[in-house]
Amino acid sequence: MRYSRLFIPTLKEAPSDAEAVSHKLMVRGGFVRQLAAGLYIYLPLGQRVMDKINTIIREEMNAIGAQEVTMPVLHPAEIWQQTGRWETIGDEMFRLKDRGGRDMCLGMTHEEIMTWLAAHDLRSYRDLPQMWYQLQTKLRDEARPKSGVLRTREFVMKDSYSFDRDDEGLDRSYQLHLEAYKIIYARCGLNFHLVQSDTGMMGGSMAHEFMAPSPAGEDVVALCGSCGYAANVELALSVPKAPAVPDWTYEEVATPEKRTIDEVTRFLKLTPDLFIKSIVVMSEAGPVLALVRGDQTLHEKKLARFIGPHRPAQKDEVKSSLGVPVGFIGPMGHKVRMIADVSLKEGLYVAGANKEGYHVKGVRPGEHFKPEYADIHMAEAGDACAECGKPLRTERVIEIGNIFKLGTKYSVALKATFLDEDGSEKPIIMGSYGIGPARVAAAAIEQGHDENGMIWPAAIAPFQVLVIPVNVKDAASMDRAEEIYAALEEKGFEVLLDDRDERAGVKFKDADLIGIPWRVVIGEKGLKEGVVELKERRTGSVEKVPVAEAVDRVVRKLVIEA
RNA sequence: CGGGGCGUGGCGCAGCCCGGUAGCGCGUCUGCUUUGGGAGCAGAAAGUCGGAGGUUCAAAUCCUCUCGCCCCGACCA
Repeated sequence: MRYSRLFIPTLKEAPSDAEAVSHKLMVRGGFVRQLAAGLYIYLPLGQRVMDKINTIIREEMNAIGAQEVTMPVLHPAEIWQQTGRWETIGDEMFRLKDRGGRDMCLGMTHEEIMTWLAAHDLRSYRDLPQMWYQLQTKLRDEARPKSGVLRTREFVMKDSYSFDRDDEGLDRSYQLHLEAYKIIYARCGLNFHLVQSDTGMMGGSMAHEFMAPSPAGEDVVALCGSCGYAANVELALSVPKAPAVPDWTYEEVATPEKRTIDEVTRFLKLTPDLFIKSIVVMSEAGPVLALVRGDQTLHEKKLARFIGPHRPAQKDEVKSSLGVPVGFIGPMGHKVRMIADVSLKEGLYVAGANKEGYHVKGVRPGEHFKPEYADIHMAEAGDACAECGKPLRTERVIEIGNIFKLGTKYSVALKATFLDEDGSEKPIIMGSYGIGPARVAAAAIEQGHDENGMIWPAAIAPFQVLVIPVNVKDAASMDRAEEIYAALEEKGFEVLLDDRDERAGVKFKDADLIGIPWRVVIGEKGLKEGVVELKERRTGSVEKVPVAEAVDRVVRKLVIEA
C-alpha cells in the first residue's frame, strides 16, 4: 500500500482525556477514533491489526475442530427469560421493543442463542461433541467504559461454545481451548498468565482466565514463582504472615474518637496486624459481620461466595442492627451471622468494645466469639502461597480471554438434551470460551511501546515492512524504493511505501509512532555508497545493506520472525 | 449509582476568580526558501466559547438547569 493513499491521521499530541498508553497511542497513531463513551471507530491501520488477530484466532479455532457460525445481534426476550438472565442481568443489557411491542435485547453474550440452536438440532450422542464459535459484535451498557478500547460498550468478541455428552468430553473440549488459546496469544506476541478465575455470572464449575500483564489492566493476579500457583486475587488463596502473639489479658482500653484501624493503631502504638477489622454488610438474609485482620483487605467477591450478594451497610444500619456506632464494633456478643477470615483463627487481638470510645485488648477468636471461618481476605504480595508456602507476588493484568466449564446450567434451562447410547435423555454438557481481540491489540501496545510510539509484534503489525524513500523527488531513491516495494509485495509480504512528499523527520516520526517492525530507508547519501538502511523498530539497530541484497535481507528477517 | 475534573477554530490549551474588542501553539490553504528526525519566512481561511434559561447597558466570564466526556469508586461475560 502507498502511504499517500491510506487514511492514517496521526496526531502530534495525545488526546487530553486518554490515560492508558494503548489508548493514547491508538489515537495518536491514527488507529482509532472515539465516537462516544465506549464506542470506537477502527481506522484502516486499526482494522488491519484486528483482521490479523482475528485471522490467527480463526486459524487456531478451526485447528481444534471448532466451526464458525454467525448469530443474530438482536434477541427475543423469551429466551433470556427462560434462563433467568433477563431478570438477573439488569442495566448492563441493552433492551428495546420491536414495533409489535415485543421485548427484545441486544446480545451481550451468546450462551442462550447457542444453546437454543443446540436444543433444536443436536439430538443424539452421535451428534456430539460439537464446538461452535462466532467472531461478532457484542453490546453491553457498561457502567463505566474506560481505557480506550479496553472496556467499551460495543466490542467484537470471539466466543465459542462446546457441547459434550459427558464430563470427560467437556474436559477434552476445555483442554483443547486452553491449548489453542495459549497458541493464539503466543502467536500474537503477548506475555500472558493462565490463572484460575471466578465463575461469576456465567455459572459453572471451573474457569481460567488469560491475563496479559499491564499497568492499564483492571484485574490483579497472585502468582507463585515457586509452585506455579496462579489465580485472580478474586479467589486466590493465601496465608498472610502471622504476627507474634502478644502477652495480653482481656481488658478494655479507652480509645476516645479513634475509629479507624489507622487511628487506633497509632493511638495504641501497635501494628495493624494485631487488630480485628469488623465490617458490617447487608446480605439478602440480613446483616452479616465480616472480620478480617487489621492489615488485610476484605475481598467482597470471596465473601459473596459464602453469603451471596451483599453491600456495605450504612452507618445507621450498623447502629440499628448491632447497637454499636461505627468505629467501635467488636465481634463479641452479637447474634448476627459472623464470617471471620482464616488468618484470625490463632492469636490475640484488639477489637472494638461495642461501646463508643473503647476497644478491647486480648480478644481470642474461638473463645470470646465463635465465627464461621472462611478465606475472605484479598491475597497480597508477600503472603505465603496456600499451595507451597513460598511468597506470592501480584501483578496488574488485562483480561484477554477466559474459559468456563458451564455444565448444564443453560442446557437444562433451554432443554438442550440428547439421547444417549443407552436410550436415556440427558442434558448436553457445555463450555464457553471467550477472547477479546481489541484487548489483545491493546495489550500488545501496552507491552510493546517506547517514548516514540508503538512496537508491534510482527504477527499482528498492520504492515510487516515500511519502505521510506527519504526524498521522493530524487528519482534514483524513488526508483529503488519502488523496486524494493514491488519485490517484497511480490513475495507476499505486507509492505507500506511512504511515498509522501514530506520531510524525512516527519516520515521517521510517523514510522516510529505506528510501529511497523522493519523499516527500509532509501536515501541519496546511502545510494551513493550503494546501500540502503534496514532498521528494526524494536531495537533501533540499523544495518546498511547493498541495494541488490536489500530485499533478501528483509525477507530473511521476516521469515525468521514468522 | 456515589465522588472529582473538564467542555473555548480540526487537535492541544490560555482567558473565567475581578463581566466590556475571543487569544496562543499545532494542523489546514497560498507563495518563496528549505530538505536524513515532526523546517523558516510572509500571507490566509476557520470559533460566538457544549446547550437552554436568567441577571446585566453589556456574559466565554456571574446564577440556575441540562447534555456530553474523562478519572476514582461501586458494578462488570
